[in-house]
Amino acid sequence: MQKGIATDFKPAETSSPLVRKLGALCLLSEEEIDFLEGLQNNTLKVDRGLDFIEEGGDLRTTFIVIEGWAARYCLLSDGRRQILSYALPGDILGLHVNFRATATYSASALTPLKLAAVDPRRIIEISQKFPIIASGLSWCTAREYAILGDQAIRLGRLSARQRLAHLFLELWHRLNLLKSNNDNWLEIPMTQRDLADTLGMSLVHTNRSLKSLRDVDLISVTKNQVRLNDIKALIELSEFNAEHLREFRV
Amino acid sequence: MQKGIATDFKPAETSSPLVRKLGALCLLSEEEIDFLEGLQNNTLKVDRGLDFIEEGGDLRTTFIVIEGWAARYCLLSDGRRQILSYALPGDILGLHVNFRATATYSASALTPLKLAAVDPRRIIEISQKFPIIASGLSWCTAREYAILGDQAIRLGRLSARQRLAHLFLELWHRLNLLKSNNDNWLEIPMTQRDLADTLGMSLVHTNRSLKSLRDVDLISVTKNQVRLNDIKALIELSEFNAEHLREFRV
DNA sequence: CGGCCAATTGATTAAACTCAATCTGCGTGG
DNA sequence: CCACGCAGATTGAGTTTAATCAATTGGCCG
Repeated sequence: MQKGIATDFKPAETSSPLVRKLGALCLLSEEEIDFLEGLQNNTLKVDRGLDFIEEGGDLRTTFIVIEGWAARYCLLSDGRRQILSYALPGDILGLHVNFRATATYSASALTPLKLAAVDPRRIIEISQKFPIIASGLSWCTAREYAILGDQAIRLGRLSARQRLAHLFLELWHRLNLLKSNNDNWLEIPMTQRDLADTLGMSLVHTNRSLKSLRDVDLISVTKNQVRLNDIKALIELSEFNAEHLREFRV
Repeated sequence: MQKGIATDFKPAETSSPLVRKLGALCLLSEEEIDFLEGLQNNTLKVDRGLDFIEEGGDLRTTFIVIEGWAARYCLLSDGRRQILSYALPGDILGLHVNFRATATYSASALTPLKLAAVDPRRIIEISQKFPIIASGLSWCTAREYAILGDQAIRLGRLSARQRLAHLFLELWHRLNLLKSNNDNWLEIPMTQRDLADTLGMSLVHTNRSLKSLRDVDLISVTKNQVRLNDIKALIELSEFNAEHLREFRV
């Protein structure tokens, strides 16, 4: 297979989210795309609300999210919950499972979920046979790490309103990597309870902080949708740094 | 070189911290040890207080900490600072620099620092030639990720006293992987200002929370040293989960 | 219609922040 | 040798933010 110009191999809209995500970062050959699609043949469904990874449990499978949203979280003994991050279509859970068989977090389905279960040995195969994909996965790892760092900044140093704005901006940017029509609407499946557990706040305070963002017209909220009315102002308010999510610099 | 039994290749006390850290997890051959030591030939010193990585700046070097402590942090526009994590001897900064040339955080020396500067291309070489080391580095990545997750739990869901206890336990466990005499003393170079910026609290509140831990005799504090007087009680208080830091399960 | 989950609002309490001093140990220049 | 300056630690007082407790409301589904 000859190497073509970029547009030749631009992943189609019908490609899997993982291929779209990696394809937005680097030029994938048809062979690479085929391999990535093949990785995701073994799919399973998870009902909304169900856990598919449990903290402390054995984890011997790598999961790729194909459809829906998942949340990585930890529970404390008194029932408090901290959501660490969200996994969106194209995100990978347990990429390093070869080297850490016990899960350090739980993961549950925020929506009905379609996952690909991947034998982690195939991840090792990637680094041997598909260096470009391996680079892409390394980038994913670095990106996940930066996202978790942003989560720490939110929790440690931002006010309640800033946390909400910052999180919405993160999710908006991440989703824009997957779909092309990026208007200012953000479809989020989380309840206010979920948002509270993500942002380290109480449910009541989350509700009030959302209201205060609505009151100054920075966001509009309808059933499971948030409209970011003024991206620039939200970025300024929350000190959001889109660089953390950006693609390869090369 | 013939393969020996485990003790044959147990890294000496004089080995580099990285070798000691990886050696505590898996059996390294002499060749692997030599390679890892060779990686760290190009060293540099950083004075206490100086930055050696700057957020937004170009990052084209991987750093291995040989001596001293560093802090990864981000600054907000109004001067607030969030320390994301600490890098201890044996820790690696910028492991994924091949795929992300712009730093998403700054790093500064908490103590006089001795670093090894590694050409990131040598990291790629590892995955081709030294699969065991590559596994070890993958484990490091997964561990750093779990550590950052713990940081998010501290910031999001723990009280001030819990945060302090939890952080001390983490650092104590991490240091114990490096040195064999693990008494209950913890040498930390951070000021209360640093602790506050790590734990998302004000300086004053950090001071008072430390005092309250001293008052109930859970810790003792002297100049740059913390004694964990009752590890079990501290673990219970702070809901610390040592599993997150544990070695390979294999 | 009843039940349930999520969202909203009010009132009170508790945790943590800010501002402002003071204190302490340490090194340095006179 | 001592006064001075400085960084880090400590304490007090008042304010703000966010948590908690307690209802109430709104939609949706069986």
